[in-house]
Amino acid sequence: MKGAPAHTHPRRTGVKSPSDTAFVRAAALFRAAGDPSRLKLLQRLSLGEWCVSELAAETGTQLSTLSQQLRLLHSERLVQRRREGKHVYYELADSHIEHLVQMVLDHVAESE
Amino acid sequence: MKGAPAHTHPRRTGVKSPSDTAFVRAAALFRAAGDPSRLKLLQRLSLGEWCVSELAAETGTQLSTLSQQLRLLHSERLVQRRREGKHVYYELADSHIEHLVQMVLDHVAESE
DNA sequence: GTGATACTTCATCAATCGTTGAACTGTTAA
DNA sequence: TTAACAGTTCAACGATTGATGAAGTATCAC
Repeated sequence: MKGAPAHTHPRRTGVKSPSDTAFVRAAALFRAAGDPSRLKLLQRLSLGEWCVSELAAETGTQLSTLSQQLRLLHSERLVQRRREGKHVYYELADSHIEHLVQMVLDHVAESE
Repeated sequence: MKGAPAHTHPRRTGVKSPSDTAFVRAAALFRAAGDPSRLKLLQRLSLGEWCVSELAAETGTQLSTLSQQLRLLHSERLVQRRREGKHVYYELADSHIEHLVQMVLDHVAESE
């Protein structure tokens, strides 16, 4: 029998783990936040609502690039979109996301 | 002046944002968790300590692959390593990581 | 020492990612 | 309608990633 270890270990039983799709979705959420530019965006959006051109001016990023970044964040439901006239305003989807971002930023700050 | 929007917006002042390296590190941490295989690994490690061949047997993953996955998780300080004889045991680095993983898995579970 | 077990590292390769300019859509003002 | 502004989508490109087999290291039993 190949691949199985020669020695034995205690089994961990009675543990209900999340579904396969749950892992895929959660990983996608993590990955969406897993880019410095997008993470900065998330942190900025935790300060309130911003429209795209405003973010472009603040970050020095091209509108096209920004739009792609926001698109990914939106598709993973990290941010919400709202149109008002010619402008589109973005903000974090909910407070869970805000906590998540803050938690990890704090974590890396304290382990410095 | 190119790149600046023609209209104006209220300024958000007096906000101290994290350093650039903080964003890079935090993003690296998110990215490390941002893969289904690695996320499953993290969730499994939240149940306790496992050695590599034990994880290989449980997940049906090659030792080499597993080792690379654990290497990345270790380099981002998500997991701890401990050698005991011929075996190397892995576990989550701290309870922050456990909360982080559980938080996101719960988040995607409730938005189903 | 030798051999066996338990990993890790290395090099490779296909697949995915992030940015970009160009083209396109939507909204408002003239 | 036309023009201008605000943002999105598309195609393409180099860069990064993830899995793999082969080779290497570490520990133990003999």
